Amino acid sequence: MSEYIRVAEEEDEEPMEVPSEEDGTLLLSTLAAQFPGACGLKYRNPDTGTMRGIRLSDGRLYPPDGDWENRIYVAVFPRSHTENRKKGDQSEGEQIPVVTTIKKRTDRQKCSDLIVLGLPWKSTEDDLKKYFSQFGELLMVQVKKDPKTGQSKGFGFIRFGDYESQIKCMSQRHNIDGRWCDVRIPNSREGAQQMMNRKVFVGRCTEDMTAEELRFYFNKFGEVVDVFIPKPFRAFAFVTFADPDVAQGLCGEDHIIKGASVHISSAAPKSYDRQNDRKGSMAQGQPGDIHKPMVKVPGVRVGDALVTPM
DNA sequence: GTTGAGCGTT
Repeated sequence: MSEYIRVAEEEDEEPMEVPSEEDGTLLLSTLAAQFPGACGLKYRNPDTGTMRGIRLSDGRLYPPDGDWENRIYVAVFPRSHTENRKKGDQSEGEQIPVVTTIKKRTDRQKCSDLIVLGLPWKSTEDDLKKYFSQFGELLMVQVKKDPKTGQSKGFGFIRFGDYESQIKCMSQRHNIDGRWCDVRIPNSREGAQQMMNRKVFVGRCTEDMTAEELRFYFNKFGEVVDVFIPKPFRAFAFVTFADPDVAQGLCGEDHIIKGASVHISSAAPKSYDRQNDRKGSMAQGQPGDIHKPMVKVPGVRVGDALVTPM
């Protein structure tokens, strides 16, 4: 029968549900419609900890042992495809735009609270702690209860100390005291994350940069949906893209706009750790620095900066 | 003392 199968682009990413066919197989074309370039599917076998490939025949992907179960699958891409997604591939004459930069590891490897849905009414925080400890160190366990009666609401929250545990835990369903429970990323955080991921902080802006000019410049990398420049002038701006990957890819880079070197970083609120978007050397300017004069050469890298004329 | 998709008193 037809069902929805959860597939993620990479193991540590949010899955997307793709529909299977009536006979239970998943069409490669269906997969590729959501994951362009995908050539297969794999999943992590909880028993061995290794990735397991899914059988592909005549354009159809077959459920392992006849059942997709509730696993999260990972799309597989051809080698060349993944290589092109990596940065700095300039071996082939033409310049690959910086947009292809994939550098998601930084803020996606941080643990987040996870919601546990479908708990038995009788399950306590101790029960959860015992059960989920098998995946790794737990930093927090909560069962949400009615404050008056103390009765469980049937869901709770957990947090792991390390990201691998979180991934392992989220990649399967859980049977707790005879009930099937789901562990997911809470909606609240998902939404916040989505918004944050789409927005970048552009530091060292100069006063002569207009919102229109920034929009025009950044549109080269992907659809810009918003540009915010605080008034009065504060030497920074926020640029929001339609595609979070575009925003992520630009983070940590320096770009030359109207002759000035601006620094792009994640649009995290102040006091948020913003050191992991710095690349390699510390030889980068800070907001307030004098802008080093740079030669404008179309589409060429000067040091760590991409120099592009407007 | 009942329930079964959802989203967190601080």
